[in-house]
Amino acid sequence: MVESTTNALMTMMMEEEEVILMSSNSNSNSSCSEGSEDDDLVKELLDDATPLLLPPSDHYNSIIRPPPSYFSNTDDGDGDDYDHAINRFISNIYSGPTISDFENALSVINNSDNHPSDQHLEHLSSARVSILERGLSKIENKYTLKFKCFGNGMGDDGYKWRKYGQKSIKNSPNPRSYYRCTNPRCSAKKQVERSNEDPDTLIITYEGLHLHFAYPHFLTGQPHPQSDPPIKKPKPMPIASPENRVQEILEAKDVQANSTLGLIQTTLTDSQEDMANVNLGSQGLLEDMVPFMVRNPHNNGNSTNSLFSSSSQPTTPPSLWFPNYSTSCHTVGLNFSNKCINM
DNA sequence: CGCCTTTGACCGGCGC
DNA sequence: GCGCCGGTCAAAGGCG
Repeated sequence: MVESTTNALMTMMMEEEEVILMSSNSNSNSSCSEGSEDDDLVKELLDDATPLLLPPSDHYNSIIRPPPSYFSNTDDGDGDDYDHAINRFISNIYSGPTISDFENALSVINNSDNHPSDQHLEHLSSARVSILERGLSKIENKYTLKFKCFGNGMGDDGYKWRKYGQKSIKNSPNPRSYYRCTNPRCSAKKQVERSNEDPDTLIITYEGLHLHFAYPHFLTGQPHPQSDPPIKKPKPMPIASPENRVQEILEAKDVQANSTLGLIQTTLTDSQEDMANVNLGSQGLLEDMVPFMVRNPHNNGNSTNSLFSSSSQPTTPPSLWFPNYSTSCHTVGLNFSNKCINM
């Protein structure tokens, strides 16, 4: 059962990255034309099997107030309950703005009981248009974000990146910069360039996942000095700078994130040994967490350790903990700064 | 001194 | 095979 659950877990993680936001054959900015293929993509996006896309009410209830008996039946071999709990755990980990972005579409699924109808298709179309209007697209395994960013605003997304290359682009006066996540165990990359057509438009392409900000906080309730990723805290920013505005927005999102992690807390075990084992050599990557979570599905239900006490607030905006597309969604939804607007 | 950015070189894929 | 192009590498220099 554990193995199958592990597989399911990993499958879901892969599915998470397979969320299709736009046809790879479509122009990422302007193509909102209707088509059966696009509809299929949106349907896939809205598939209940995708961990992002639980019904909103269920999703938010579980974030805000996880049931006390959330894992109470997992020790007696009730595989369905356990799988369900794991699925919900993942769905909450991978919550993020996409839920609110897709609320309308989700309500369609609920109301239509998964039977396609004209109304259903109409809602699907409007949901897709909403997504595209936010400048978010996916091409192959890369998620591209376009947004207006006037002046010198660079759209810092909160992660620490190391620039490893820059190339001039043919027929474009603007070079493309290549960045890699500074965490050595993280494969996340991004490319940043300015639109050839509109110099005020910044195009950021995210590739790969980085999950290393959240998981160190799973394990001990306190940031682990040796397991923290080698990410520096953001430098103090000048008052009224665009970045300060971003920070204010992101801090506001902490409230939701702490609620989310309240649920995560309920999924943790009291096995200190396992925690220590996971911490050893771990930088909190998801790959480190999965075996840990699978081995410890039960919850003692009376844990008092807060994952994010006032002294253990993550130094990275919660909205940026999770996969790149979430980052994109948050970025799009929140605006980078006063100088940056959605497209 | 260590970290980071810059920038030209190098490599592999692809089309002709 | 050749050239183009995108992506990556790595040496050199800048900066705190």
